[in-house]
Amino acid sequence: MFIKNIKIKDIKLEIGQLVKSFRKRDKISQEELAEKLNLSRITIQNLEAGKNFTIDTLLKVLQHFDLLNSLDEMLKDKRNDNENTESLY
Amino acid sequence: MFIKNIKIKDIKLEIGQLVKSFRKRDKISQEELAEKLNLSRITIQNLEAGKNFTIDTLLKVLQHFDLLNSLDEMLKDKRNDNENTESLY
DNA sequence: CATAATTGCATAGTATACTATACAAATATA
DNA sequence: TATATTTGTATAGTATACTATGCAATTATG
Repeated sequence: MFIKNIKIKDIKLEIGQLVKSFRKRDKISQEELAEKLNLSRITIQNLEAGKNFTIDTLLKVLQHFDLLNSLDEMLKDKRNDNENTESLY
Repeated sequence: MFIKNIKIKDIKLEIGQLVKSFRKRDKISQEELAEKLNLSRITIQNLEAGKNFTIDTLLKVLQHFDLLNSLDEMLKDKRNDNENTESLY
């Protein structure tokens, strides 16, 4: 119905909040999470704060919280949608 | 049921294929997409090839293909799931 | 087939993500 | 409250994402 005009900055902040939420659930510090993923605490800090970061950093974190499967499904669904609706006219 | 052991590299390749799929749908070249998003062709090339890239690059591309809303919803759903199931025990 | 457009890749320079360290501010814990 | 832990932020160095350019390989088009 309505198309929300979501900004890139909003998504980065949302990613940051999601990561923070899962980290708090597991009761681990930024430092602990960073160590597990072989990243620096600053990188986790920046990700949670909505700064720019690399896809490798994001995927490491998502993998740690078992969020890679649903992301993969979403990607495949989107591609499938696209490749099965383009020549209907 | 079964937990697929998806690798980070697989997700990056899947992202690349998704972007390529939408770009082909719109019949534009890597160069054209890059220009629209104020990126270089090499950056689009690397993204489609499954190399490492930044979240800003990814989100610019997803925004162009109107995929930001569903990503945002997924993120919010995941956070909501997490924050409403942690103290049930 | 001929030729134009697109794509993949390599090199080199620039911008910035990542790291290490330090310290103050904020939170948690005794 | 006092102390310990965690978090936010700043600085400086390193690694790498991004860019520009060029060229060969591939794909689309006349």
